[in-house]
Amino acid sequence: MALSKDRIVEAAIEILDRDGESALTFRTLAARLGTGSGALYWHVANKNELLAAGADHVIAGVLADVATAATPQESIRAIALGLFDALEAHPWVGAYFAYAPWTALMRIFESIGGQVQELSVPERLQFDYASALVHYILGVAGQNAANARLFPGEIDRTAFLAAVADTWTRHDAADYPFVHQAAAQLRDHDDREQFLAGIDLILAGIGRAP
Amino acid sequence: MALSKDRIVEAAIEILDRDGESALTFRTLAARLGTGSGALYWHVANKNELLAAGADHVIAGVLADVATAATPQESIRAIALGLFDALEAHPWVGAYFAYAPWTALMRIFESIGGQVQELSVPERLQFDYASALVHYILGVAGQNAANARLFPGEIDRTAFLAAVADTWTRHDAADYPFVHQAAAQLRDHDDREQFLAGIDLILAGIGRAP
DNA sequence: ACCTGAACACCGTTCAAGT
DNA sequence: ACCTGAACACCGTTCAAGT
Repeated sequence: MALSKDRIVEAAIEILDRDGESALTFRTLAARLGTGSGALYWHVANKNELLAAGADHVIAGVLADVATAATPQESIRAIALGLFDALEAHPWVGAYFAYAPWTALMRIFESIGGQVQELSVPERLQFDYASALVHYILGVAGQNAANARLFPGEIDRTAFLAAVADTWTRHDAADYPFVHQAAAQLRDHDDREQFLAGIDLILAGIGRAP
Repeated sequence: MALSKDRIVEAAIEILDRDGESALTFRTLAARLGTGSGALYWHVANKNELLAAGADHVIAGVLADVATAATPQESIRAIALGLFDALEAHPWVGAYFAYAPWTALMRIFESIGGQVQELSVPERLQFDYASALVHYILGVAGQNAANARLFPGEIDRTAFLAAVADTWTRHDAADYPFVHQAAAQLRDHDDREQFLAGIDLILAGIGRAP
């Protein structure tokens, strides 16, 4: 089968998802596609464009799948959760956002911002509100990406949280009282629920704003 | 002068700040310190530890400088602004957080969480609240890092925002109505104020929560 | 204990040469 | 127009050898 940008990007995503970011090189990618590494450059300008296309593909897919709900608030929760799940399944996308987000970032802004417009809030505040939601989502995504890198291949949620909590209690409790208190809750908290609690906090703030 | 981990980390920070992330290699760092690249490995395990120490140094410095204010809310704003300014001056730190945050992340959690404890909110919710604030801060930091990479060396704020706004309006307004509306505001908005508006939104949500 | 600097095993990217 | 694969200019990291 002939090479194409789409085929290359899809193969890259497979490698990134299965073996992690460090496994993606033009050599491994070319080998997987049964071609030479130079051939890829006919379809893709460079590695950054490859990652941008991969991230964009993932994000576009998620946002297309999210169904609009009864209220803007519910829709925002649905979009946020869809992104959370996708970025957890593809942690390299979360890390990518600190590099060169481009179109993927615009898609997220558009999706969230469109729902913010549906809330009855003044137009001049809509950008601030959407920005708060989007940056919060990306912050969580970045941390999930970091965690995925620190404990690669960790599947068992409980073991994973216990490992993170362990690193949080390795320091002196006198120096880090809050972190120690939080570590206890960390062990049996639900990432997804905590993420949603943050979204609700921002939505509550929006609802209350003058 | 003899080599030491501190001297190495400080020299690394200087290179990162002045010439960007791509300029930091063990060869350039060794040359700057007048030594061989292998010598650095006697003091630093690898590049990741070098970046971790650099990020930790920056974050610890900022948090130590932030004065506690009259109210926890004011203190949280001060910490957040301190981090915003520092991460804007050192964008590589913001990008680093999507990699292996370690102690720098704990410092931020402790600093923010300590103030959240001062708010009169139930203990079981404090972790969620601190998490929302920290992730929001890191999300903004990550985007600032990405922007710094996209428009390297850009000093003029107006030109910078105009450049970002241009990329936001390059797509069809029919496909991206919200992004187009936001681009107009983007041109003359204040990053720092918008960042603070997000913090206030979360604080308002916390104040309102049951 | 600490430093040197060459060597190793990689990268992303280019490019003459092929079809 | 598209692909090959060797070559180039780098990396991070290691390690025998020095002091």
